[in-house]
Amino acid sequence: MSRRADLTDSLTPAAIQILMALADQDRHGLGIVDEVEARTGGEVKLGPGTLYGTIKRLREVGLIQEASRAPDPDDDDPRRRYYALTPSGREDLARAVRRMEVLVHVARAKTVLDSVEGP
Amino acid sequence: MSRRADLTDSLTPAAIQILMALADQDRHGLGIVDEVEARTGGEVKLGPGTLYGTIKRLREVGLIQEASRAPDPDDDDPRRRYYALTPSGREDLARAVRRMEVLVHVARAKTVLDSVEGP
DNA sequence: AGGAAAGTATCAGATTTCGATATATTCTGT
DNA sequence: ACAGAATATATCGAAATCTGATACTTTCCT
Repeated sequence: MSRRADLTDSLTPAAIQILMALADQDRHGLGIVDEVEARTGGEVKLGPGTLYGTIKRLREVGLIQEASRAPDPDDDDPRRRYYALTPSGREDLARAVRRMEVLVHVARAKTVLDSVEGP
Repeated sequence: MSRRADLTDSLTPAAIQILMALADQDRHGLGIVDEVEARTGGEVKLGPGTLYGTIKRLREVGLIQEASRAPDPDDDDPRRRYYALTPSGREDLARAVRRMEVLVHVARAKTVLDSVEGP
């Protein structure tokens, strides 16, 4: 994405959440917010600033693209702008997820998840 | 930590890396950098600004604390300042790791990890 | 019709990341 | 013992990111 090459190999926390929301289906802005909130049990909430700012950046670097509007004809709203993952977006997300996977394994090896009661 | 309650429940990417480095043993600044770099296969490198800035913040909020110097008597260096996880630090790290764990599971359910060759 | 809700977007402020720079101490080889 | 290299901590400003408030328009609902 730019300068965060060292810490997260380009994907910021907000970017990861948005790409995750688009991984299984195209969504519009507020649809992304809803998916993130539902998936994280309300722990992660994207405000409008983070949402549209990040969408803009993700489009500029080609990780997402505007999708040819195609939801159910039932519920539709011409104001909505739908977004879809590009192949690059899917690859970068996969890399980020793999890195998290490794971190979780290491954390378990270091007994980080033991001796501490759940959330 | 402060304001990132929405996106990462307080732990920034740098904070997570540093807490992870301290999870199995006390380390000094550059020792943390080395552990992070080794653990991530060189993918994550903490620069001095991120390192000491984050250490300072983590101490201020009580997630780490300066440790009573106690490494091998062989290799020692009075310039070093060792840090240790506090119980709060271990709890917060565990929460962050559990969140990542969930995200990885969901990513797999969404077949993010399939159909994309490895790094 | 008319108010409420949904949707997108921008802005400024605060936070975080990052590399360059600084400074001092310790280590290493001769 | 000495000098240069390496180690170690720390700060600074710039750039990037996150966040909530605000604004505006369009669509939905009674």
